[in-house]
Amino acid sequence: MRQPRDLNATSAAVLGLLHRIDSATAGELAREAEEQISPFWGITRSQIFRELPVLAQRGLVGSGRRGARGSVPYSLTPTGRQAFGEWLTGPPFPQQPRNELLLRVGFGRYINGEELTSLLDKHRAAHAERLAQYESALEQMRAQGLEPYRIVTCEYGVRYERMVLAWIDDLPSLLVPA
Amino acid sequence: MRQPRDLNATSAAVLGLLHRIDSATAGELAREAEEQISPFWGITRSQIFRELPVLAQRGLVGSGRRGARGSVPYSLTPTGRQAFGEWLTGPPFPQQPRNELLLRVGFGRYINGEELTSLLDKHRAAHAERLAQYESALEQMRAQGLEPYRIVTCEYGVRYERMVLAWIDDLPSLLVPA
DNA sequence: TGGTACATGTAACATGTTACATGATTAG
DNA sequence: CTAATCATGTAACATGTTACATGTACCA
Repeated sequence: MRQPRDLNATSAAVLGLLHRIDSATAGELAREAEEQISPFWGITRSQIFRELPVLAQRGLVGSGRRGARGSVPYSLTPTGRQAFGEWLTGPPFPQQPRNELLLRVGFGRYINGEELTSLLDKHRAAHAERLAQYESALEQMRAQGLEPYRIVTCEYGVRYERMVLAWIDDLPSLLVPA
Repeated sequence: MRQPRDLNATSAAVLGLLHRIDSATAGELAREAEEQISPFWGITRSQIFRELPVLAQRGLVGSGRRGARGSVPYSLTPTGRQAFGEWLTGPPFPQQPRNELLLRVGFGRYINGEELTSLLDKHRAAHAERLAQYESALEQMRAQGLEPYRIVTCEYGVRYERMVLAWIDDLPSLLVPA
């Protein structure tokens, strides 16, 4: 019997997904998560399967009776709704930075110019591809008149990828001390 | 006896830190990590303590005899140096995105305007503070003529924080559909 | 010399990832 | 009807975080 520690972001995300759905099974939530929040908060199916019973224990979600294929439907309780609201408006949680590109570039002194160029090219290509995805998604979302809160996260993605690309492109000149 | 699976970024970072030091204990490496790479790749002391024996098992580092306070010094082996080089020039590893600000904003429909404003204010303040830190660090590094690879990661930080601040500032207008 | 602060190292826990076992659905 | 495929759920593992036990140095 676990007690009302604070929510972590992953649990909160699950509650948030349940917000717009009356009742959903783990599998359905996993699909929702993939579609709606995977670009900025990755969650695996396994996490959702593990987390839901815990949230139920804490009274944040209620579980219904097993349905097709033994899947259990969960729904948000008033307590869960409140906990989600508190998380949403709560203080920013300082998260550990994890940027593999910077980690590598920071060790740039240990490779030669060609290797560095090749490294940057590969990362540049990955970022360029993601930028293209964000841009086309953004266009689609706007055309469909999707809700603005979804659109602005996509806009963030576009700006982020552009920033990274510009930084990569500027690196040669930034690396030669004036 | 564990076999030569690929390096993950955290192990690679440890090897990278050993690159410029002949031999170091876990504690010393932790201090180095904090100073050199914590802004873009957080590692805890505990991880380093746990990882070093594993790396030794795999032959990537060698361990010396226990010194003061029972601390063990480790040094990079030729194998370790090679593994690090391969990681450094290897393919970009797709990492799970984790952006709590976007996660919250994506759920923005569930809070009212005031709460959203307050939420954004708090995050804005945190980012503004980090921007200031990056800017002053950058100035210092340039003045000291620090190695360019360190400087450009700091430059990235400045650009990143500016991008986020601009996005936050643009949100009000982005959120009202034209 | 007592005790406070600090450093090393460990262990317990929380979270994230991968691989698998099982049963249902569907294509041929 | 049988095979392949797919979805649910579990379990093992990898990684990251927090709290603690122990010993050492420093200082009053």
